[in-house]
Amino acid sequence: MTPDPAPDQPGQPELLPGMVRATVKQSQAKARATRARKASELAVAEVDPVARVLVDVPLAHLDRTFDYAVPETMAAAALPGVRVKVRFAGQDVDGFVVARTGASDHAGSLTALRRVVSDEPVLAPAVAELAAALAERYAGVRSDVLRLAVPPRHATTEKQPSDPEPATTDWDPAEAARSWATYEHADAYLRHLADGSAPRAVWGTAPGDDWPRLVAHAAASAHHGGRGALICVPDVKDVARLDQALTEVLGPGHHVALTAEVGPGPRYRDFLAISRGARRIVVGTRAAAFAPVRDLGLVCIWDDGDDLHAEPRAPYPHTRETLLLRAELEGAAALVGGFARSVEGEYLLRTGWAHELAPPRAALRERVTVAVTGATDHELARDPHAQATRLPSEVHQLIRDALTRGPVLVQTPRAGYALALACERCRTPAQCAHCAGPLALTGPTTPPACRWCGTAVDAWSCAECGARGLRAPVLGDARTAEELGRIFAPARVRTSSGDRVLAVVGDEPAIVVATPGAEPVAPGGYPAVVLLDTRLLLGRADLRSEEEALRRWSNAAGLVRQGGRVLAVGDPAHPALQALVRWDHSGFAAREIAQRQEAHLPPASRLATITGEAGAVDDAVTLLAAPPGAEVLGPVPVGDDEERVVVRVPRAQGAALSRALRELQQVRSGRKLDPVRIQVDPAAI
DNA sequence: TTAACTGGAAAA
DNA sequence: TTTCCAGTTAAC
Repeated sequence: MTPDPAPDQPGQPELLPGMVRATVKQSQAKARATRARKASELAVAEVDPVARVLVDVPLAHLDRTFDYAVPETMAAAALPGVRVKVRFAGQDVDGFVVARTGASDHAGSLTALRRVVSDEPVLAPAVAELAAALAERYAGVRSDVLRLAVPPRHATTEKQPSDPEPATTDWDPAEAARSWATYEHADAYLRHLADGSAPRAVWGTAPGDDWPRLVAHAAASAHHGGRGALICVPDVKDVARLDQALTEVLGPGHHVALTAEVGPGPRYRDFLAISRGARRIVVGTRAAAFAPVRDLGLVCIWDDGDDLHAEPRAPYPHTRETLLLRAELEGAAALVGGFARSVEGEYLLRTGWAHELAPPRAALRERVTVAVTGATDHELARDPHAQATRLPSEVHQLIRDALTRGPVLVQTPRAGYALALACERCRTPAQCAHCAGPLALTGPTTPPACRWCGTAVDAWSCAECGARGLRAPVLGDARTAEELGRIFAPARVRTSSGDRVLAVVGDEPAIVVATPGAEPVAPGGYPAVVLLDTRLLLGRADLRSEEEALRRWSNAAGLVRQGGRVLAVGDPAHPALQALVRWDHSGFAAREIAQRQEAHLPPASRLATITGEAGAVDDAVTLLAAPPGAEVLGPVPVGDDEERVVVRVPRAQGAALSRALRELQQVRSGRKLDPVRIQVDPAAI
């Protein structure tokens, strides 16, 4: 049907160019009207004619669903989870259908969906729910979370069917029980995984354990009970280990290993295999935490203290939070494993959210011996000339002896950490008297200042020993490999660090020098592990430096073979090294928690940062309806003409703070005020 | 992107 | 007071 010609416009200019312009405008308007009429005349779906759509816009105040009319032609395809194109404020934007309903509560008339991009339901309801919960928790928007969760479409790949999962596995429950035999309540835990319940455990892994195999058995138990499993590990090296372990335990074709940078096609293929239910066990790095595993029965995170688990893109979710939230939302079991223990992990036990899986003391003592050698910091302070040798004679003996039996791992810290200031005499990290933040040098001429609240330090004195001098810890030389090669010639020396990381070394004798995090695995385990320069790892400018140091030592120590020895060179009196020797990660984390409670630091408090242009940050703070008991620290200048404030509240107010920050973002985005970046629980400040 | 709305200025 | 226009706002 053609509409009647538009009637004369009143007050139209009589000039010719004007008329031409008007005619063009009229015909454009006519075309638009025709299109609109066609759209509105298209029959609307008979059942559930309304689609709730989550549009892909990054604005906080538009982070809700919008209703669209479903044309009859799209009625079958526009199901929850599919990608659609919709007209939104005059623009074509992408979106996901999250629900179909019979009626809308929108007062005006509904625009029709423009297009169903494909009928593949890529946004699982559980993931949509997860996105909402994470946006709430991290004061962000769902569209940001969904960008992390749903990979871009790859049409060619979508046309291929996914390979079906083999009907049977090679899994042997008896072998699973044997692998986990060291852990007291593991049999019950595995049984619950298989019977469909949701046991939660924080697992203190014994050194020398082949942890990927144990994790694979846990995943297999859930799989055996008809459920899926999702395992997140810090890096690709660990993904490869689990990939192999899962293949060994279950046989091929039951799992997917998601590795970063495989290209859009393979990435989408793996995603679809999971989303379609053709693979039910998933292992990967942090991006895998969003994998739409069907009937999720188990989430597992390995080494949750590793900062690779912190997502660097908005809203900056942490893999541990994402996975544990999923466990709650989807009724799945949880397994938080590692040689070390994060304070957050310990908190899960303290609050009763999870139970502990740990080897009995006696079993640990049988397995490995851990020792420390070196002068105490106290002795060094009294007599600075009594330089502790980097390689005391105990180390020489241990290496010489162990080289007769296999490879020796030598961990040596890497240069280039941001260094915090410490007491000149007793080396206690220097804290701000005002907020307990770390002190650091901000420039070559400026006095030391707090990295959190910006307070400059004029008259500092050490809380431990009263000394007034500050020092930046000095880095040792990086010639460890040559040095050891000379001493232990003709032993082979291999190095693994930086961009030349070895994944594995053979079981033949060799000295393997590695920086923290780059330690290769020896298939039979190392008969000896040596940790050098432990003082340097303790001097990082980080609130978590001790926890982090212990984690790095423990990950190296974990590679020891059963019956092997671990020797650290450092101050035997240092609590972190004492925890290593006693393999008491729970006790250390508990002590850290107590200290941080006193200083109002996480996890006893919840921190958030607001970063942006100075003016914007200032009025964001004014606008913020922070919960009672909130402290605002700063602002401190960061980077080029930006500043940052830290807001902290007692842990019980954490959810209230998140809510207030999210509302702040909604108000600011609604009023088009200058944006500020908000990070809840930032990985580092 | 764009229709609908706003407020201010010019015309009456 | 009415009309017009430019700039702003919400967004189904």
